[in-house]
Amino acid sequence: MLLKSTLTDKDYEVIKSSKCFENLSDEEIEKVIKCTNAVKKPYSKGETIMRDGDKVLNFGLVLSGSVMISKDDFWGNINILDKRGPGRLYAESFAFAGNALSDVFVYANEDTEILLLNANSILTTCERSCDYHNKLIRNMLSVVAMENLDMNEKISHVTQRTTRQKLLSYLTSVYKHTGKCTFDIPYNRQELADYLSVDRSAMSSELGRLKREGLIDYSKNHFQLKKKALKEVYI
Amino acid sequence: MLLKSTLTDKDYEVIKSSKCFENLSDEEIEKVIKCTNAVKKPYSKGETIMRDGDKVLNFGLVLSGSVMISKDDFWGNINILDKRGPGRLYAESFAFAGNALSDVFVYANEDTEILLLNANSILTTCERSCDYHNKLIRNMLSVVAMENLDMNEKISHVTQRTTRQKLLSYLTSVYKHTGKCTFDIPYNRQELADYLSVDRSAMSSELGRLKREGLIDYSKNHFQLKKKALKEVYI
DNA sequence: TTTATAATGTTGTAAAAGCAACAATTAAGA
DNA sequence: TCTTAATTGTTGCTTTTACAACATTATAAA
Repeated sequence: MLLKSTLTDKDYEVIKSSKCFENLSDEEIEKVIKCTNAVKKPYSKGETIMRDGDKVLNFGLVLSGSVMISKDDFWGNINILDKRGPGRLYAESFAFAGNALSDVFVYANEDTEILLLNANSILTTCERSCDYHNKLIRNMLSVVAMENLDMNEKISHVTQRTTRQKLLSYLTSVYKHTGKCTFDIPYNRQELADYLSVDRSAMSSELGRLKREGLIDYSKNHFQLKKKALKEVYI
Repeated sequence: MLLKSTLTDKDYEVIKSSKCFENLSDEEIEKVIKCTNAVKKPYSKGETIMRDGDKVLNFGLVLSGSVMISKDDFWGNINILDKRGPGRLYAESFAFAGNALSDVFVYANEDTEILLLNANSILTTCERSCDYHNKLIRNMLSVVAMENLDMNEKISHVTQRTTRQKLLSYLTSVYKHTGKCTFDIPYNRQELADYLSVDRSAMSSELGRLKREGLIDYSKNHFQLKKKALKEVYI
């Protein structure tokens, strides 16, 4: 376990950019890391960070790399909930729900560094009664609320009845967020299928069909949403 | 608009029982309602409480009755996210995410009374610098985090590939929460179909099949989950 | 009690999904 | 560069769904 002293300048930049630490001064951030005994932890590609069933007391902030949050079911289906890169958190909902057990897997999607934070240390005002606690908790409330809206959005994709509609719903939401008709998505085909909870090969054919019909264009992870597609989802 | 003075004893009981106001004394609760200008509002059955696209500054606590939170898509499908009864909140994630627009509908499922609370008033310490603010915000963090876990659970139902699996996933989760093999569910058939994002009639046949195969039994909203069903989902 | 209305169940058909096996393409390593 | 592995695309078959139309059963109102 590495102490805060090993945090690099780049780490601090990521931390500062995180919504979690918004409006906190550099000194306050220093204090948080010291008072809560936050530690940096490296994970290599594919390594499990959190297991289904784990008791969750800590949550993590991604410093570099990215993590996948996935929910696997009885029948062996992999359901990707989200992919989170630098500045994003994971497990924060479990940590702040109080005594919750994880019902997801979290694993390193590539070589990844995590800043591990303890939820309780943040919730309980330390002896020095640091003022930043209140700011931090307000930030956490906002972050957890936003995660909730993200999950809401994911639900609107997976509840679509056909693979075609799921794809269009997802691509349209990326378009809305980026404001651009061409964009890269963070998933490869298998991951996208697991994210939308559909069969990869069926999704692949549907993508081909959408391309032939002139609704979208793509190559690898780069997609273009054409006017015809926006018409089909009544934007 | 009715002021706090019109809150009945029963209302106060509901408020006290809500996770939102946990660990707050009666006086503190009084203060919250006074300081934040919380108001009680009645809605009649079927009335819309919040619309898709609304800017959300307030959130609600259900005092009596119940509300449906629903997300309707381009193709006319109704997707019920949740049904919330006395003591539960709605729109809290939008309100605390900061400047969020609603992407859901909320409507009164029956004659319903709501306590409308202002998120900003809770977030900003009032001139009297009431101590309860901090308790309240911690509670809100916990409540929003728990809603998030609930949504996670809903996702695990709707991402199942077949109607049969969706039903078993849902019924099993009710079983896990209640700890009992027989229980009432809060939805009628159409609502359950909208909750699981499947066709009502197809779901109805699947329910019949599950009953004939001896996995479940039911009549109206009362369900029994038999051993054979638990085996099928590998509990 | 009778009648109207809502809720639930049933069935047939067309469309779509899941699955498996394999082909083609791309990326990675020797 | 060549070879191997991973990713992506394609196709046929079987299962399941969505949809529509209608039957049956409950519920509420007159």
